[in-house]
Amino acid sequence: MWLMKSEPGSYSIDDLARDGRTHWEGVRNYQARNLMRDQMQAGDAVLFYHSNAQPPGVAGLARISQAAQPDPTAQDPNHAYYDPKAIPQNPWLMVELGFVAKFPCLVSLRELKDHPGLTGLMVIQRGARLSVQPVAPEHFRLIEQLGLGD
DNA sequence: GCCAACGTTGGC
DNA sequence: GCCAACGTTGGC
Repeated sequence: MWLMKSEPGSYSIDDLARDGRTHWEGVRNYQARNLMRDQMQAGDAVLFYHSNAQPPGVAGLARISQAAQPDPTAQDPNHAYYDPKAIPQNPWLMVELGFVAKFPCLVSLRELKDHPGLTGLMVIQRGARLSVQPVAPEHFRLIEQLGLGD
């Protein structure tokens, strides 16, 4: 189970709801890429997190609809995500993300930090910049309940 | 291989 | 807008 960050100004949970599914292009961090390559599987559940938002927090649920495959934008000189140093033998990767649900009420970063049941959750650690993060199943279930208002 | 400089992320 | 944290780059 995962948490994936997006700035709602560039791609929000509403955009994903509209599109149904989307290629998660532009990941240019090796740790994040290796997680996608080595551990992420089609069908995995995802918390969709809004970063650089007011307030930041988990905005909804998604699912990995397609496992990691090479990210063509890294090879495209006309694309904003172009990486001139990218080599085909060691490509950047992308997954496909499918919409599951938008939370009726966003679970803010403040709530995540204050909740006693979420100790150790990566996104609430200082300086946790990784855009793709593993989430423990019990943390996932808890955040899901908070977001769905159960 | 070290490490200072620099760029990016992202909360506040 | 500020700035701490972190990753990357490049000189040596």
